Amino acid sequence: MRLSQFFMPVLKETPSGAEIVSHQLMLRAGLVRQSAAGIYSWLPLGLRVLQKIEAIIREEQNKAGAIELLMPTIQPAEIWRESGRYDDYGKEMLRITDRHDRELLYGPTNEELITQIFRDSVKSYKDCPRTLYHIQWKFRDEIRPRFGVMRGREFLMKDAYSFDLSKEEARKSYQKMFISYLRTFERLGLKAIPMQADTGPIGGDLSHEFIILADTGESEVFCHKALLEKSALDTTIDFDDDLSPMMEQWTSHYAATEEMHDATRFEKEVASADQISARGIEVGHIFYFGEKYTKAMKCEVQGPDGKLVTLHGGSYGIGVSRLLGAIIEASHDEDGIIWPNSVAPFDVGIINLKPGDEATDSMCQQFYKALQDHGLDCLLDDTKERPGGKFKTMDLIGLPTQIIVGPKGLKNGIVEIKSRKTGMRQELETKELDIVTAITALTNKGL
RNA sequence: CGGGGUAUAGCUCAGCCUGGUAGAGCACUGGUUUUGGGAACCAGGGGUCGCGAGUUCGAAUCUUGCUGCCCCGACCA
Repeated sequence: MRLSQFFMPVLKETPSGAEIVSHQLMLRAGLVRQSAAGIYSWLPLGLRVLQKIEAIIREEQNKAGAIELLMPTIQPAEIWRESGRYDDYGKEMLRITDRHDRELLYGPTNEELITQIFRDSVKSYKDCPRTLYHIQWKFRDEIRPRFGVMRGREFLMKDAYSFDLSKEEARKSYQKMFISYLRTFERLGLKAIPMQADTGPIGGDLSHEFIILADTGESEVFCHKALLEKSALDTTIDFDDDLSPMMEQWTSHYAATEEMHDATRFEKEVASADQISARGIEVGHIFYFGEKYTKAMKCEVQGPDGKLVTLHGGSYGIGVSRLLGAIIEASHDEDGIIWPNSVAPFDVGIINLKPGDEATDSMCQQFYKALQDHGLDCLLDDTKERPGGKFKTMDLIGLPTQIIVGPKGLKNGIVEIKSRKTGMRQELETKELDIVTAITALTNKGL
């Protein structure tokens, strides 16, 4: 993409009203614009990141055996009456009436809808278990939206729902999602720590919040240092295997949000050198809820013995739009955003320091084409902006790698390549035939 | 939903107290000089001062009602 033909309105100054750094940077870098309190338009640069995050989530969900579908944003009130939640949900639910006076609502979540779909279509134990997911916009009419997309009213969420024949089977479905989440967040460049969450009236150990550490996090969290050093990617996982041992590795260390925190246990179980207490942002939440909806909504199948079995359900959410804010909170500096390679809106930014200069233009064009041919997405700054402004803008939008091409360097046969993350610059000789390969390698390593 | 703020150009804000022809910086347009980390100068364009009612010869400014947005709290993916 050539910047001169793109739509990327950046702001030099911090807009008033944006309190936390991720919100400020999202506005300044031209990722989003606010339409109303807690409701945002996604500008091209922001949309690209959103789509990259979605793609990673989708891959990992599919790998774990979940199946994608798409449910609507608008739902009939009827099924919510059936589950008993229509009245319970309160004012957070946006209720709508259509021209025929039929009661509708903008879905805040989809347990009812998926349960209806599943029970109407599945009648035999042979079609279980299944985990279905979709990535769809939700609306919760929060009393007080804030922190930009971190607590918006409209938000994009990946929500998955599992249907199993028994609690023990449901535990397996839960474990698949648990591991899938670890992998997903890690691929997004985040250290997400699973923390035991309150399961409410159902009880048990099958509810976890996935928390990333950030100074501006909404709640206080406590955990063992070892959890920050673990990886779920460096093993080859077969989701059909018994995942219990891996679950065990991840859940044996102390990790709790402030609601679940037990100071005495923390002191006793974790050596003080290993104790981490920090602030955290919740980016995912998974839980098993048993027969809560399936019973109320008669979601049953016939077992091998011909008897009806009420299915066991679980649901698994990732706040997709919130993740942009969370990633920025966890990865930025005073100059702007620092995107992890996996979600950056472009892989490489090429700065043409002097558009109109023949040698510079031609070198930029060569890089642009060659890198694109190597599967790297490029943003070429070919605008007439002054060099200083270009550097600032490129740092602000946080592309992982910058290639700086100007007449001065070219005179000596060099271009400069800079890592956004480390700030490290390195000069490369343009006569090297494999310069693109070199850049590709550097980019993959995150320079 | 309680408490507190705020609303003036695309953005950041001044002007309001003490009523008298709408301002600055940045951004934008044209020009000259610049040109490797947010340049300088010249000339321009851009506003129903959130909306309504009132007071007044006259309201961005005073009074009043409403609305939006923001912050703190309670609530939450």
